[in-house]
Amino acid sequence: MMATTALVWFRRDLRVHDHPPLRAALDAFERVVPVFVLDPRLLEGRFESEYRAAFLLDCLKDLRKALQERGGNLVVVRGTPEQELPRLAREHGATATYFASDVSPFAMGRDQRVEAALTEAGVEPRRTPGNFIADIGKVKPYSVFSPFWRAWRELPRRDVLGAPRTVTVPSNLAVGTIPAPGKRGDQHGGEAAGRRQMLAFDPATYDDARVNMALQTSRLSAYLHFGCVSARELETRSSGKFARQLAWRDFYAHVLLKHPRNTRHAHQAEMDAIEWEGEDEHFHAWCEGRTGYPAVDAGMRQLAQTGWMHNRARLITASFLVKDLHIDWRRGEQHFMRYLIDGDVAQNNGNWQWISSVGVDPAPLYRRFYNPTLQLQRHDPDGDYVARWAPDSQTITPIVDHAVERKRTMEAYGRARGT
DNA sequence: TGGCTATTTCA
DNA sequence: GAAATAGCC
Repeated sequence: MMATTALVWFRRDLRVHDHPPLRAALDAFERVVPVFVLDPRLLEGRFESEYRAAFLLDCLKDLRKALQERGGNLVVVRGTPEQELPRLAREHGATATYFASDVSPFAMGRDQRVEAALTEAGVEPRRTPGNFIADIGKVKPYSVFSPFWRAWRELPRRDVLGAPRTVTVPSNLAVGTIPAPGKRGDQHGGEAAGRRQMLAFDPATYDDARVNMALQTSRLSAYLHFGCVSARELETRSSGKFARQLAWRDFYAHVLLKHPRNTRHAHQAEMDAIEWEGEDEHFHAWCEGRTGYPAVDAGMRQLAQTGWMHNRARLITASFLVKDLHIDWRRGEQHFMRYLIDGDVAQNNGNWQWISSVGVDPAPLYRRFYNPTLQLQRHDPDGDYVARWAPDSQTITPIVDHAVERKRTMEAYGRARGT
């Protein structure tokens, strides 16, 4: 009699430690087929990103190695999951497919189509948690962080699972090749690298790094995005402000799950009426880091050159684009998605809407003005950050005057609100 | 997870 | 006259 077999569909949970779908499949079936579907829509789509694609390919290579060390392997196929997964299931006689649920509209739509195709083929789809700390779909919709946080803290937590000792796969696996990565940012992908980063990180250093742009924060965001590090496992090693930041990650995933239209529209619907009067020339100057504001230029060049930007610089550059250059937050969001290795629709969109004063967790407009000059004094006191990334910025004539543009923004937002 | 400006405080 | 503070947007 043929051994029982299940597919384990990896998406952005590219690890073997604390992996609920893998563990559930191994517990219930004699053999598993770990698979990643390289979907051309992801690599060549609207959010095409060279750095992020390279990081992903690093992750796949490392995951294959980890599975091989346990007697298994990773099947990498090209195509759409709704076609490839039923085909693989038929090929190996698999009767179930396990995967960790996700929140973006793209992922939700894709997973629905995959579930329909699997069911049609007589394969049972089984969703598990895995990408977030708590079950963010279980609570009522929140649009303010603090009450969400209180409820979220009380939610049950799943146990942190160890990596399986052995992974038994069919003997005739056609595993496919992993393309060679193109241009990388300043981080290598993979669970091994992610776990090293996590184990070396001391949350006590986070508060200082957060307020000084010349320092680095945890540098775990990309590993969290691709699931090289489990957010749930990281929670058990966290404390203080860092632990609270992890809650923001669950919050923004929760918000997008409950409000999928936020990827295209302001959460505060009336804020879609803002007339963005900014100039294309200014947008390009912002992208390339030649605005004449050193804090902005340093951040934008760090992003373009490394695929990462310090959190404080993200606030400053984003505020500048929207509140000083009067350019639609969605254009900034898209630019960040193109370069950030940690680019994550839920996080990026949530943060752009926050800084633009159009999203959840509303704060008065005046609380979201960042003066790039003052911010620089405060958050790069020794000038190290600018010296490293944009030493020539001081010689560029500022393309706009912050004080003047601030007033224009107040007026534009006022008109949108009808006040 | 701001900042501007007027005002007060204190060396 | 610099530095802290209050009130406001």
